[in-house]
Amino acid sequence: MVVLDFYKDENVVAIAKQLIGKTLCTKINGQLCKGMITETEAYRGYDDAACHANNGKRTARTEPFYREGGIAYVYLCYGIHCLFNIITNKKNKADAVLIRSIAPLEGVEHMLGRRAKQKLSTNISAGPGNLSKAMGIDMLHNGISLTGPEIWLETGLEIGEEDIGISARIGIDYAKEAAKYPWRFYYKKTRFISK
DNA sequence: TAGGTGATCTTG
DNA sequence: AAGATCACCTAT
Repeated sequence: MVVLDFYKDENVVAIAKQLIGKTLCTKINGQLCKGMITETEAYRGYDDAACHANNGKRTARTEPFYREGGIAYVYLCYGIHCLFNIITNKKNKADAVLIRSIAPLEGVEHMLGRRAKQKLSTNISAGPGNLSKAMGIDMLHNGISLTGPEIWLETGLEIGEEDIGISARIGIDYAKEAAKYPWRFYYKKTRFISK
């Protein structure tokens, strides 16, 4: 079952939490892959120094933030990694959720191939760079709809409150105060989590 | 723990 | 307009 209209909610932090347990699906180059979302982070345009579109910042890179929720925001980090985010909220409200890890469900052979690995290990799809690579997501997918044929979400598992961990976000020390916000969520019962 | 890698944005 | 800055990963 496809999740629709989930992305236009105003509370990006709540969305990031609800995304834990949902199924992320891709069909890229004919290869169908599915994974359960196990780790997310919320980024809020309005008042979050860690968000690329913080404080109304508008550049070529941040354009997707100002579109209606429900599209992909993919960008290159450290010259190597394509990081996959879900744009949320209404048009002109610049929020996003970074998907940091998934647990593979289907199409593991394609993930292994893309990652050039022989056998399944926890880092096949843990960590935002690894996840994107495993699922076949790259810069070409920036801005595409998440209800379309290449990338979409399905309802997946209902995860109980007690099984969701909360922490500060990773790798954003430069954002000072905002670096402390408890906006990272993860599924406690999985090994597929970034380190 | 160090270094690779390149688009983005500029005393982070 | 060049160089600092990264929402990271892998391997020593």
